[in-house]
Amino acid sequence: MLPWTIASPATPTGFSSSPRGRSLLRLLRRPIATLPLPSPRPFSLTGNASFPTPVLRSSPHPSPPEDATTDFVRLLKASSRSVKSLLDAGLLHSVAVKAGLGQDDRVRTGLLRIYCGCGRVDLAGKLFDEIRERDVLAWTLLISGRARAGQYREGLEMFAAMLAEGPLPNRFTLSCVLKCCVGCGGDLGAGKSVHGWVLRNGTEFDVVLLNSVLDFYAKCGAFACTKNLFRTMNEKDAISWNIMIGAYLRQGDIDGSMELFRTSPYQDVSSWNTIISGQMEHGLHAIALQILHTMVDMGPRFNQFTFSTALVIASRLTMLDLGKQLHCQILRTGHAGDVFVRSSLIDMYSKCGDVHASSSVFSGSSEHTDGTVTESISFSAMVAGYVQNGMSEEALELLRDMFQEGVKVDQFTLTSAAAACSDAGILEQGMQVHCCVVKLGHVFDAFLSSAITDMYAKCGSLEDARKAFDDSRVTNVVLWTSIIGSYASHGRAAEAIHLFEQMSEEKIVPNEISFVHVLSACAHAGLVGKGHAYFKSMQEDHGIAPSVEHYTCMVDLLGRAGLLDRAKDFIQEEGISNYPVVWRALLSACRVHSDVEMASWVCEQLVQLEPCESGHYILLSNIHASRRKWEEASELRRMMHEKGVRKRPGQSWIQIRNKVHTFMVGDKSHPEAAEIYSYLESLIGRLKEMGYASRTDLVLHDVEEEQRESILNFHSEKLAVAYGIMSTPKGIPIRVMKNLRVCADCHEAIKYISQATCREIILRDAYRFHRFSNGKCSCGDYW
DNA sequence: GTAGGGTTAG
Repeated sequence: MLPWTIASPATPTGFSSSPRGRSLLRLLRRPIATLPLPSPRPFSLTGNASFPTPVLRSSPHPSPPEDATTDFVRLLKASSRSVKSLLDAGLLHSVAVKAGLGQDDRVRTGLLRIYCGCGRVDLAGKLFDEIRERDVLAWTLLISGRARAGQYREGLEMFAAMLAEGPLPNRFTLSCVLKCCVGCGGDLGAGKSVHGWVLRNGTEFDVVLLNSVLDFYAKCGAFACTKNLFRTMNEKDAISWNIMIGAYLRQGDIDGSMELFRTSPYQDVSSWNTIISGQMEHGLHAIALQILHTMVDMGPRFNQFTFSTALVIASRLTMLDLGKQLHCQILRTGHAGDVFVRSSLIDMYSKCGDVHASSSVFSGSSEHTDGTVTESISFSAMVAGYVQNGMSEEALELLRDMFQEGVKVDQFTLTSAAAACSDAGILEQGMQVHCCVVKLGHVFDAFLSSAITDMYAKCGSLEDARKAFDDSRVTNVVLWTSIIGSYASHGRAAEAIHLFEQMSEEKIVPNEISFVHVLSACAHAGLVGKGHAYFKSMQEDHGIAPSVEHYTCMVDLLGRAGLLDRAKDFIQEEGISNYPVVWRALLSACRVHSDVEMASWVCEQLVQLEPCESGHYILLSNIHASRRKWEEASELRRMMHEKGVRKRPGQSWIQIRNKVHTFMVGDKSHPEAAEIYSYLESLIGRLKEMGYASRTDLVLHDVEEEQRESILNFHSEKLAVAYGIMSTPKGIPIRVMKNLRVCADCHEAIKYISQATCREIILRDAYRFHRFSNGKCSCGDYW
């Protein structure tokens, strides 16, 4: 528990009140142009720079502005914070044109600022080209817009052009340029050029500017440069010290950072925050929590940064109690209006599994919102919270609200939305999300590309997943892992393995999840030797310790290949017999290889570990039933009944024209139930003529033959497939999702259905995809 | 200068 005794601040804070701060403010107010400025030398930049069209110089003394223009320019500046949609920006633009102000350079600059604020740097760039006399404001606004839009390289190119032919940059220009240097993956050369430029142009006394350079070096990991600059700075403020403390932390030199913290003349709340978030960056949550405690004991009051970070600690350590305490303090200290604090609260409650609390914080936040971009942060935290807690429907509903209310939908929200579509398996909405991604131009976002790739695969369209992967403009291990997993789950083991090899050739280092996929691919393809080799290489070459998921894949690998005894020995040798999931993998293998004895033994282990889990009772009961050992099967059912174990109801769903239709076994609640049942019966009649026989031996229940068959015939997946065929034109592929694993009889029947109706049928079950075409399934009847 | 919301897993 956190002792909430808040000590009075020991050191003066806020630089504006200190004498040093006042001199700083004076310096800040001093226009950069009054400093001695020698003529700038050419700015060296690596890479191909394409320069904008040359600036046309008009008369050196433009006529004084008219009142209407000045007023409109003022209006533009005032609205730049609140105008966040392209529609509003366009409206202002057309008002300007209609009023005959469209040709004025200052109006164009104002509109440029507005377009940048809406994230439409492309349109801002067009306006920039039209401006006749580009002043430092126009250049800086566009460079800043490019930096915010992630177009760092373009920002640097603009800066080079500005030095060559534009006005002299000011402090703000340079800090944007340094952001671009960091964004370009820490372009040290470009950053050093800026530093050189600052020194040559006599602005080295400007502590604010030098802090930007210092921060740049720290963020690029150029520790020696950071230390050097810090040492030579004539004037250092609290920010300089904090950047330096952060630099030590980034180096992993925690002792060094603490030493600096102790010697700093500015031990204010910011230094504490820097120290705490530095620990977080290294994943040292427990230590961060300790420092937080110390801060409560002896440090200054928490500010909004401290609360945000503290909430992240609570969510990483899943400490709901701590989170609630912080929430109380936030309300008491009046920080509830801060958008970051609120989104951290939403996130903390979601990650601790209390979505109810998240959504009440979210609903309460409407009173603080002002319709600006900050609003979208709370929205996107809430959308993510729903997705993390498996509530995809609510997540997508909230996304719809965002569009309706005109809240900015950014790449974060879209990533969560794509994940929601993946979970729900709804291709049409997924495609709509993808359209938004393309329209809003988020093609450089690796998170989003991975989520879209995964979405297509999980919605059954491997082709679109591949296309999204190929079209992605950025790449990383997660994107590769998504596509490898897509092929693996669609039964295309050879391609999955090939992609894994290709990834290594591209020098992308696989992570633990990549290995899960490639091992699972080996298991499904029956490649025992290869699987073993990957398992060994993972540990020896990549230093990844196997997790339960990896062990499960290995048991699956051996079990599926029929090496049941080896699989059993593996479980015992590796000391993983406490994990139910590995036994479940072995039980599945027993079913595939019809080894009743081993299955009974495995089931005993499982029942001990998980007495209330229905899955293994059902699996074993099916094995007995398939052998017509009705007594054993009924004994199992009695055990299930005794222990109050219930089977999770099987559900299948299909999306037709933007509506999801859900079915359960023998379910007649659908409005077209009568038509569906009669169509399915006639279809099964046709299948029987083709040679299909109901696998009545696979039914769980020991009932009369005819009754058993009718239960099988109306399993949820068959109903959904039948409805899909009835309600879509010929030749259109059918995509059905099921919450449990597909039943063996349905699997057999759907193979025949794909042949009888000349349809491709894609069925997603709880673990993988089955792609039926011409009487065959992509899983090779091996799942 | 520092904070927040996002992707891959039998």
